[in-house]
Amino acid sequence: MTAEPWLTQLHENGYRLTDARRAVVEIVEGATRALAPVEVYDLARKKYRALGLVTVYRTLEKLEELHLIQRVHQPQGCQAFVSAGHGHQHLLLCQSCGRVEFFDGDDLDALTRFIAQKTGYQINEHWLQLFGLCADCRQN
Amino acid sequence: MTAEPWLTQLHENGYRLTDARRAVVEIVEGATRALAPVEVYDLARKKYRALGLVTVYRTLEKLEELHLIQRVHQPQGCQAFVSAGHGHQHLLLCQSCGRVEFFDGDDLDALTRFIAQKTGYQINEHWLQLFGLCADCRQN
DNA sequence: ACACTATTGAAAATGATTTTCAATATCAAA
DNA sequence: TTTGATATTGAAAATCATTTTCAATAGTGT
Repeated sequence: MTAEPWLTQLHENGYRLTDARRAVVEIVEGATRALAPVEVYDLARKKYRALGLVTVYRTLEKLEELHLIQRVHQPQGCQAFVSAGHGHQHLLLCQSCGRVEFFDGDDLDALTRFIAQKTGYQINEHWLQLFGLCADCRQN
Repeated sequence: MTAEPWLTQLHENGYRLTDARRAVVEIVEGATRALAPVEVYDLARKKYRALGLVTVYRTLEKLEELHLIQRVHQPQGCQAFVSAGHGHQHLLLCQSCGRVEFFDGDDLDALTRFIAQKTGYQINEHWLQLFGLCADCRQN
């Protein structure tokens, strides 16, 4: 849960470690909800004032390419990113505060086999996302 | 599978029936794959030359509001729309030609109960989407 | 046929993202 | 260390998708 591994990953893939990248990584890695580029910009600039929005975009692009983060699709928009889950995982999003949780253990084999047979498709992949209210937000 | 019911719906909801709307409805209603606004514009202009792109946006907005169409989220982007499924349905998308099929019969109750208990969330909704190759595209 | 007003397309405005570019900072090699 | 090749930077401009504004026009009920 620290930024180090991400920085190492970047470095190992031939990217230089800069203050701008460190600031972006720290914010995104530590977030409990999906953040849009501007949000990352606003938060990261508290750590590194000179940061430019363009660099945020460029850094997010690289983190996504290295599968360290993933884009989150929501009814309100699809610009936000969260740190990626490990292995086969899906997202559970709080509709009130935006908090993100990962889960696995979905077994869609029977369903996909059935749909494949019915439609003639060869099914390669699936997206599953749950929406609800987190424990905290249920109180209010 | 004709445009009439959609036009009726529009009319019943107090919207006027215009040539522009008819052209957009005919294209979207008859499509077998999700179309982005510009694609609708290009196709619909073959039926109604004077159509403006702005009107396409405005008409799609109304169709979505009436639940006649729905936005489709894909790895390449989230701008496209398809005619909406009836009741509780999910999408199956061909990764090659973009063809869209609907399916139902997913039973996620056990999963959502399990996740709800594990995370403390109250789960309200889910998004499920399958990706693969349609029968035609499998040949190639 | 009329009158009210919703709808239209064009142009301008907005918002998100990408490209361009000259200045600067990183890092491997000396 | 210092150095030098070059990856990275932020700002400004460009691009792309979408929305707003507005005056002209077309649909609808009477």
